[in-house]
Amino acid sequence: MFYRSFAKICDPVKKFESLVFQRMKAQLQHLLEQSLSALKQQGVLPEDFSPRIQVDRTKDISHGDLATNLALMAAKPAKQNPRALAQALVDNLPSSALVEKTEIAGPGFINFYLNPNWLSEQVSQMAKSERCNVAKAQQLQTVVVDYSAPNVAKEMHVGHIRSTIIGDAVVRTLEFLGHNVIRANHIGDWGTQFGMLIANLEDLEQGQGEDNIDLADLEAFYREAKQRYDSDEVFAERARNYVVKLQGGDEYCQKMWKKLIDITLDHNQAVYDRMNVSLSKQNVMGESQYNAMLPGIVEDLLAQKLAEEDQGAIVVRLDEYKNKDGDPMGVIIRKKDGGYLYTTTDIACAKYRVQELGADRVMYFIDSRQHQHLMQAWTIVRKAGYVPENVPLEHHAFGMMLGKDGRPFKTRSGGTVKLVDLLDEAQERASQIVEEKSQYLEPQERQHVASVLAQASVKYADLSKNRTTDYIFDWDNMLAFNGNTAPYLLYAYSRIQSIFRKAEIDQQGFSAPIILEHDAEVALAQKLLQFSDTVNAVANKGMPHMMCNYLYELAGSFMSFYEACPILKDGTSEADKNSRLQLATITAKVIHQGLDLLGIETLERM
RNA sequence: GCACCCGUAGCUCAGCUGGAUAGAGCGUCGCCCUCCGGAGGCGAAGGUCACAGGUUCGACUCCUGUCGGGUGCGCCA
Repeated sequence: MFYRSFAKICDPVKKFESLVFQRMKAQLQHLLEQSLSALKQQGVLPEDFSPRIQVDRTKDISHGDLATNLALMAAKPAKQNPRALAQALVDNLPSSALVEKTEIAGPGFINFYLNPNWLSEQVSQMAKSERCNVAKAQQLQTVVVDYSAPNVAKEMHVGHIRSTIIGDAVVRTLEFLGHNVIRANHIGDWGTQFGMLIANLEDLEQGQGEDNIDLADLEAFYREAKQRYDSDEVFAERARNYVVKLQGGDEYCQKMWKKLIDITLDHNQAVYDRMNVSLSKQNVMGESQYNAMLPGIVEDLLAQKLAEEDQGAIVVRLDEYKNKDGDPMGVIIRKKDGGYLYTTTDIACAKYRVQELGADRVMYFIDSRQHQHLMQAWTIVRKAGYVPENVPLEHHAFGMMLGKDGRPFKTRSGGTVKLVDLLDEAQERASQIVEEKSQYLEPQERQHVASVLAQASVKYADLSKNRTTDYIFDWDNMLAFNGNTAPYLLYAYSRIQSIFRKAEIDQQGFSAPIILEHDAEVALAQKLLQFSDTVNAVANKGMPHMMCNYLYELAGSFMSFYEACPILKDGTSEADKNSRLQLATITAKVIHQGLDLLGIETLERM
């Protein structure tokens, strides 16, 4: 069945040329390790002392560029004063091109000052690198990412936006690092509501003719079916009948059901395309896909004595969760009428992803209300041995979308806000801004700018927040040109493009030695080198807001640099001009790459 | 009743694996226009990190309790 098309397991990821970039933290860690083992040989430290060596960026330049607390951690096992130990660590540190000098500060921190020559070399490499110095992951994994998950016969609404956008950004980031990513769109395509939907579709077809069905407004269709189900007993009876027949595999009902799915997927795809979300119909893995697995799972859980019968239903008792009497909570996996529940589906789903798709890691981008439910399902999954302990099942939760007034985000009449309406409004607001501020652009380009701006603003507003609780949706905030917003980043990017236009230099192929003299130049160079760490952090934690924060800081560093270090002004030496153009072009490249990983386009002019 | 999530500046949010003086933007108040796109930059004011204990050389971060908010909890998904 087409809609069940399992994601094909991709070809084994090609052996890539591993880009060997000296990462500053890793290199320092290595140096410290050597110093540590020297001290062990000298008997200063016990042999079995092997801490995780921590190297951090400092917050204040007076503390150097990087620092370690290693001496503080080692003080106790060494039975030594931390500062004295810090000195011993420094004395045994091999010399390196990376470090210009070290300092011992405070209670026993070791501060490292980076060699500016080393810095400029690294940044120069970045200019040549296709990947902005981001190496592919050393251990390539198959990662299943569950996101978006709208319902059949309903239109996508604001409740789906966060899962869709954040999930898509994480997917792009993982793929950039070389992982084999399987997008899983777990659409709600099963359940008792299909009886009334089929019945309603049937009536609609009889009225309009089978081929003339126009379900432009899925919401209205769903509401109508529900309303008839609640008020018309004859209709309700027919609906209940269809549920049974559908579950029994009745051909006619299956056909009608597929029709509903098909119509919905077309709606959804239009929204995904409009939002530049990388999902396609091939990524649909709906709930119904797991139906065939459910009987076997229940039997297996019974056989394993994890499940038992209780009042006709099959129940798994979990000591980890208590019910209101303080007894182990029973999770029903099969109703007394023989029907299955979504917990059973989610058990099957996790099992399938690991056993059939070969996942090394599974990430779920689902709202926080599902948390407890997922934990229960996964507890059972672990106990039954369907997913080994070394394969993480991760729930990346988020809260509800609230309006500026702190109340649930609704239409004026109190209805759910459809995603298309939200995008339309974004488009309108962005157009207004562009009409006002970009009059020098041709109308056609203005329209393009407005649509990129709209899409970017909506997506970025979501991506830049890390709340697991409810969050506030505010048009004015997300469309502002100040602060951590898409417009600010797009502006910074387009401004760099304009420097090159003005200088009449092609960025492609431009190359010049980098000179780091001014504080602002050094700060910008250091910020550029943090890109690789940021990409990895987003992938490891599934948190795209870390990329947003980074890009915002980068743009800020660039703006400060641009203010302090003239590029095309008279009085700037040729060498400085070229060096600064080089820094500008790398900055643009990183912003472009970073936004691309977030699923956001850039603008050459705005 | 039980469970999960959360509580950081007036507002919206950061704060990475426990590190040095808790950071941005908006708003408020200043400064910088013979300016490379002012859609910008620089600065000031604004904090009992909900509260109370504990662990630690060191806690916004970890543990316990209290208060406050959100959400969920046997036959819907």
